[in-house]
Amino acid sequence: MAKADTLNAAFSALADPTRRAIIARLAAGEATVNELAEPFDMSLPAISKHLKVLERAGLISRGRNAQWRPCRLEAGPLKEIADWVERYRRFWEESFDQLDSYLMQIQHKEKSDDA
Amino acid sequence: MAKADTLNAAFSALADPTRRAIIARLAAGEATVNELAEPFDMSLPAISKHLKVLERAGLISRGRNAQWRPCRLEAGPLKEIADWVERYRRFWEESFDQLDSYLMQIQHKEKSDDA
DNA sequence: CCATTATTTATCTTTCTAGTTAATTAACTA
DNA sequence: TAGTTAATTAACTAGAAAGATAAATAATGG
Repeated sequence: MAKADTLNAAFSALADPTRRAIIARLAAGEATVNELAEPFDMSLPAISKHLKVLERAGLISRGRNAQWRPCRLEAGPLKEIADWVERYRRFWEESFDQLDSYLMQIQHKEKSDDA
Repeated sequence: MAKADTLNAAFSALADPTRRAIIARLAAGEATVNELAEPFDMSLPAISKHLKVLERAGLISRGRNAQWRPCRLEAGPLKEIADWVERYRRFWEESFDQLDSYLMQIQHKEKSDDA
């Protein structure tokens, strides 16, 4: 199943705090490898490996601009994760009020999907 | 930071499709180890290990009923993940209308922390 | 007490991961 | 062309993860 592979790779990539920090940085805009490496007390090859993991998970893409390889965030797998985790929303919204408003929200969404 | 540890463990636990399937099963209600193991072509100790990983990540808890140890879903870490990924919603909702309503939505929300 | 059922722990193997330093490739610049 | 900057690849190590089988623990029922 292709979606399972996407989730495997995405969850696995995001299990590392360095990689989550890189994602957070890229949310502010493109960045080069050196720029991304700057905040970390870690060698450049280590960062390069982290970027490769993120790229294989589809979470980033890389361009080419002279000798720089700017990285940019790709959110497809993030949406997969959001969709996956959304199924369990009712388990953390245990208050009946909140569950109620959640159910109303769903009904509203279904209506707007029809439209 | 405690929240980062929670995310590390939760993302890591969910990177495995067997463990995600166990979570999905537990969404339908409590289950024993043997019940959880049944769909998998895998030894019981292997399942027991997966459950330990999920438990250490706070994704399940275990009771005791005679010789059975019923597992139940605990959604706290799932909420952490949902909150984390939600920050990136604008990257997969590229429509300007949706982005606009997203921005209006977050104006009502709190300040956030780090990655 | 003994047997049965449910589950875990111990031990071992194989594979994967994250990091290191050193060497290499790629593109610009003087 | 030589030198500099950006980034990757190669080779290695230490530790974690996922699986197996066999043995141990826990609780129940005759």
